[in-house]
Amino acid sequence: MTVSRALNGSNSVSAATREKIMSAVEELGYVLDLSAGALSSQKTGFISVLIPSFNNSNFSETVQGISESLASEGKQILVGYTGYSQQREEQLIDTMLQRRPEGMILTGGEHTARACQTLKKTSVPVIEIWDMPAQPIHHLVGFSNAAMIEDMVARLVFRGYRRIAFIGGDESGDFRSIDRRRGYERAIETLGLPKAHVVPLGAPPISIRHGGPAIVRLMQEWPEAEAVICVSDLCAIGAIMECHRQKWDVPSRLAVAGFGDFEISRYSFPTLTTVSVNCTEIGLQTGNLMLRATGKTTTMNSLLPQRLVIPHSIIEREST
Amino acid sequence: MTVSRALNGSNSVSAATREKIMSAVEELGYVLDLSAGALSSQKTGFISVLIPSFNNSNFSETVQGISESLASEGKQILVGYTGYSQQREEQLIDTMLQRRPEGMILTGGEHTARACQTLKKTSVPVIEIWDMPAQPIHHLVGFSNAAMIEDMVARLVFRGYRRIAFIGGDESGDFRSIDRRRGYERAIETLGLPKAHVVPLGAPPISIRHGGPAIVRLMQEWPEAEAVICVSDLCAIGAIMECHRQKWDVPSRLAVAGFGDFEISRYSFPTLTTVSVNCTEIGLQTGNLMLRATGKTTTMNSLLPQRLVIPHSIIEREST
DNA sequence: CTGTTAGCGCTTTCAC
DNA sequence: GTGAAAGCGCTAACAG
Repeated sequence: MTVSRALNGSNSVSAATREKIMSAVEELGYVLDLSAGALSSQKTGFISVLIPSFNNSNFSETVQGISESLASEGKQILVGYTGYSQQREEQLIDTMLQRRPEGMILTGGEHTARACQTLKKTSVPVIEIWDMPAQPIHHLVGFSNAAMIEDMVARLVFRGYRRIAFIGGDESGDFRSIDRRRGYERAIETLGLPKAHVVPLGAPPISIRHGGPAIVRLMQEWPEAEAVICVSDLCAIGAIMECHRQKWDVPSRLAVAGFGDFEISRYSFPTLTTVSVNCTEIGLQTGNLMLRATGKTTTMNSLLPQRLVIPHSIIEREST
Repeated sequence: MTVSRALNGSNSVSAATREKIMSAVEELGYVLDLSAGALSSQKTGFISVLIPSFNNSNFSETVQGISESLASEGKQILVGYTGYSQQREEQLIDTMLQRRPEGMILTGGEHTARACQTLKKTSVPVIEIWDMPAQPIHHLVGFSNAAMIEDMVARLVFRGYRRIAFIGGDESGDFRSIDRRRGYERAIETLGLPKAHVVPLGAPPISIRHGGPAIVRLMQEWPEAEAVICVSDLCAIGAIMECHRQKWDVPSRLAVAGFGDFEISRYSFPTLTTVSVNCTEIGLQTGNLMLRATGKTTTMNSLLPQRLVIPHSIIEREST
């Protein structure tokens, strides 16, 4: 028991004893077993994080942010990637729960019915991030994808563009894309613009390779387009590269805007106008909220459902 | 005991009993506790993975590969990022070991002396990936960064370039960069080229933003340069963007090559010549090796140190 | 095919 | 400031 106290930094161990313990630890190469500790104390120190994919700098930055803020209290992250599939998410939730995480962080607000049920039955706090579902399971840290695109349309209109198209947002799986597309359509209507024109993309993950073909198709279908908003920066960069190739000047022939403020958007030529979402910030905030949610609240009084909205901003650069 | 067997898929449970158990599980919302199981069976099902950063698609693809191949045996990954710091790596190793992972995967072959000691004392198999240290701790899955750059120089020479520069490789921390730079210098000498010219970059992570300034500096210092190899694709893309801006045609004024075959390199304009390293493959191979290393080998006969070399290839595109 | 016993390595709780 | 007792939830080993 004294060893346990010494190793866990409790101060009710005399300096002399602590010294003796530490030198024995050193000599024996003793390493504390947290699994056993978890079993006994009923605290695993794990927080589960589910993201659609590692290969998206937005999500990996978010994870890095979460990881950083949790590390301060010695919590470990258990990451899983769903591959944008709700089925896989459901399955992962079950697996994760077997590790007895103290909290669960999910990307997005759309889950299978069974997953929702499982999560509600569980006593661990759940935080959904990135989206803004109307009825979150518990806590929420995110932003409205629709509102952000609306802002972007408004900004383009303010700059004098009228014929504005949108690339992205198919009807399968990626609810973030669909939400963004809805924002676009709503804005076109609200602002009284002549016409909405959407070039849909296939299933996620959306990437650079999708941009080129999409912009070519747009120019065939609606040659009068003056500006286009892409569902993600990667797609926008692909589009711009194709414009170089086709010798369509950006922005004079066609203005291009993206979403996500990926690093490349600051260094591309032309630099890319985009919606900045500050992923590290979302991660840090989520981590901090999780610490509050899992902290020692008086048994009855668990943290009331929180709804944090992370501010976004439109960043105008050379491409518009 | 019968419940345990039923839930772990052992087949020595009658169909009737299993049925009864499953319906009780469903009704009670019972979830197996793997922590307790781990304590009892001395198998945690964890594999630790340490990478320098999540925000590098090479590393995240590798992790995804590892994760996939381990999932087939129900192993969970415990990821930590070192931020390119050996100190942090040492500390992370200690933390990870407290979770009793069945194996440990490290990125790179350079560690603090204490970390090496700790790892050698541990009985868990260690796999170092990405680099080719002369004296690996245990197993190795990687490629020689130096050899790959040598190949690239040779290819450029074969295409008729003679005055070839290199961007990257400072002396602090990122041993992969340094290794690549050495490969460059060796190749220049071996192939009898007129001169080696290196534009060093600062500490990692190296990214798109470093490319522009570096290429400008190169053109000031050595205007006769015909081609340049960048330490990473991101840096090369940054350089190409700056060339657009400066109206230096790529490749006729200056050919540019990268390293890593990031997705953007296939869709940039011009598309980028690069060294392809197949990160998913390295991940899958590493995962499989780990399964063999942790598998039930006859007690005495643990797996002999393996040294897997993942083949690389030079991919020539428009930029050279 | 099913069940009993013991114990994994720690922490909680209580006693001194 | 230190220690004894008990038990966290599971599985290994053995018995029937």
